[in-house]
Amino acid sequence: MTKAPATIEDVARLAEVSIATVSRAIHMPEKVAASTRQKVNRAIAVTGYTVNAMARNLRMGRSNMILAIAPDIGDPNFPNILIGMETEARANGYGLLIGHTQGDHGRAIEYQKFLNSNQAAGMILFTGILPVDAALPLPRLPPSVAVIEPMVNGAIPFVGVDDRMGARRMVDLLITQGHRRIAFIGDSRERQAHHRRRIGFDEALAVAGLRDGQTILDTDGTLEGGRTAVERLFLRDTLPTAFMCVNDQTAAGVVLALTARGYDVPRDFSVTGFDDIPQAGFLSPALTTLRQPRIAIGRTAMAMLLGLLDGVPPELNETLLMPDLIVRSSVAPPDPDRLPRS
Amino acid sequence: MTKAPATIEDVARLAEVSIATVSRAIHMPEKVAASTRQKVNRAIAVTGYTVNAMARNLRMGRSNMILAIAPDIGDPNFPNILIGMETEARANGYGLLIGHTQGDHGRAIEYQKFLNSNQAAGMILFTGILPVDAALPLPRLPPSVAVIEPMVNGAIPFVGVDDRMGARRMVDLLITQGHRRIAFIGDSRERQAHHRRRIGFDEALAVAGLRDGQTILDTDGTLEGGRTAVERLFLRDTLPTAFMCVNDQTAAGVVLALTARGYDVPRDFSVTGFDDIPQAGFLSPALTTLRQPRIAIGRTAMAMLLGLLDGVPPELNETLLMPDLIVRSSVAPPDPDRLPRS
DNA sequence: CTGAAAGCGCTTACAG
DNA sequence: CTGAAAGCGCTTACAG
Repeated sequence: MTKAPATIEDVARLAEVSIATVSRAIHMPEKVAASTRQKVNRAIAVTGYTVNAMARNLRMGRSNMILAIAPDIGDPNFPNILIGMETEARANGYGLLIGHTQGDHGRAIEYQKFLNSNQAAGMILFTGILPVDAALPLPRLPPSVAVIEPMVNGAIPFVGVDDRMGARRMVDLLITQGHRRIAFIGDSRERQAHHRRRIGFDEALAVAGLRDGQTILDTDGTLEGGRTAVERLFLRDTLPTAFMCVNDQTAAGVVLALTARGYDVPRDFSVTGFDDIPQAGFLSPALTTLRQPRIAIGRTAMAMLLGLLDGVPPELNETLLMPDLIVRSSVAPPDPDRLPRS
Repeated sequence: MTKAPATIEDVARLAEVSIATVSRAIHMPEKVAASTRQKVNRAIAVTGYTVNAMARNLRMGRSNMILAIAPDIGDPNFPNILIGMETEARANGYGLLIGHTQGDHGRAIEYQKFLNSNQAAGMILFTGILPVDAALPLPRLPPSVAVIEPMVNGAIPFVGVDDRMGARRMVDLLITQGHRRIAFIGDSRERQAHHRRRIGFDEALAVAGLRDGQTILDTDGTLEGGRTAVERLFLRDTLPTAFMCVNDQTAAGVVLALTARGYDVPRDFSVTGFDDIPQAGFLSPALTTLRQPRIAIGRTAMAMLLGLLDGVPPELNETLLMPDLIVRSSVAPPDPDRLPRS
């Protein structure tokens, strides 16, 4: 059923020119006589010819595909970042392919080989870790940029959200509302980005002179994690009046657990998230959160990679985009009776 | 920075054999003397050689990558289906790449060219539509299988959930609970799968002799769509006692709209979904729904495609997997006063 | 068991 | 403006 696709040879024969001329007519039309160009175009039309990218890349030692390596395509931040990347890539004649690793390092290395074969010109890593096989003696890295998670094992340019400053803005909001005891749900040694949010949290409290007695809970960033964090917290005697969560999923879990215990958010507790995932506005109460500029992150990262491909070194090693504070109804001033007396 | 990768030539020189022998040592080791094999392996280790897949594919006229073309990677059904596919692909020495079209037909055609260049051996389509450029005279199709959405413009094997039977089981549940007026929210001419759910709905009601006076609302399958559907419905005089939604997102929207109007689910209205997306169990009330066997769908589809690649024709043109009925708390018997008197 | 050679489909100096 | 030829990195009959 699958008839062999037309080759440049077929086109040349039909147009009665050499294959060199066909190649030129396609890629440098101005170097070919108008009449010849016409003959070639006609031949291309009747044969349905498309260049064999495999052969072209082999010959040119370069491809026009970019590979994005993602550990979890279920991440709600992922789709829009990807769309930003695609937009930028397409505008420059590149295509985008996604490799899914499920957090498996070995799988990432497989994709690396794909790159090494010139099947893609560069890569964008969502993983926070370089897919380098320790067994390989020469880990020559193709042009790469990191997104969402900065690299832990190597220095490649990073584009992401300003987690630290975002967190500070959120704490400031909570303090302005009158909160004095704020729990941070979701520190993580696994995820750099989460840890940075935690740093911002600390800084903002330090500035406000509220450093003491704050609660920090480690959590994996899932809804379930937020839920169990609340359970752990309720074992203590002093409760916070606000929960600042490392992301929206965690916040959703916290709200759920609080509601299940009969509390009302935001009357009894304020809860905030980070990311502004699509569902954030639909939770009840609608979640106050920080919106990641996802499309911009995608575009910026891709633009940087494309620059790298052209030999343009990135200006910054770390490009941090500011998130927008989205105030919705999950935050309110605390009950005065529950504030510490000063 | 990027030193040229080692080639088969480098390995041959170092091992003091011909490139033919190196190739054999790698791909048909039993045809090479043990001592030679050792020399080659050592040379491979010191050079860090990996085959250039580009050259290999060009020469062999076949690649070991499969391309999945998806219109929307944000679809909550997507991740697990993909995981199923990857599992099956890897077990057979294939890798999986994802192409994202954002519903753009032109983009799908780009990916098709990728296939035509032997950069991938086959494709899996999530789009419900064949990426065929009408301008191309010879739409030679690479081995392909469709998933989630059956094809509208061509016949390729399809693997999906049994939407029709699933819907029937759901209606039966509702009827058993005592419901007599059930609204179907989410028929669609755009999405085959949704329309099939609607057909199942009709059939189940016909069997129960409840065909008359049922409400059908068209909707796009989004949360927002579910929401507005409820608003439209409340303009009518006769309300249903149960809402059977075409998917979980729609159901979430319906619940939200109902709650916003001061109703309680399931006391005042029962609501059901379809898919069992990850959040379904966390909604309040937890959603009664049909669970798509996502991993199995992915594995089955990939196995079929791999079979196609080996020249094994699929047994069935349509493989339908049964969804599991997941009963949670969004369904209850209706208020007797609101039942039609018979 | 091993090597020399052809060829996959292309691009691009090099001549003319 | 156009063509003949080399070569990208591989695999695989074909000889030996």
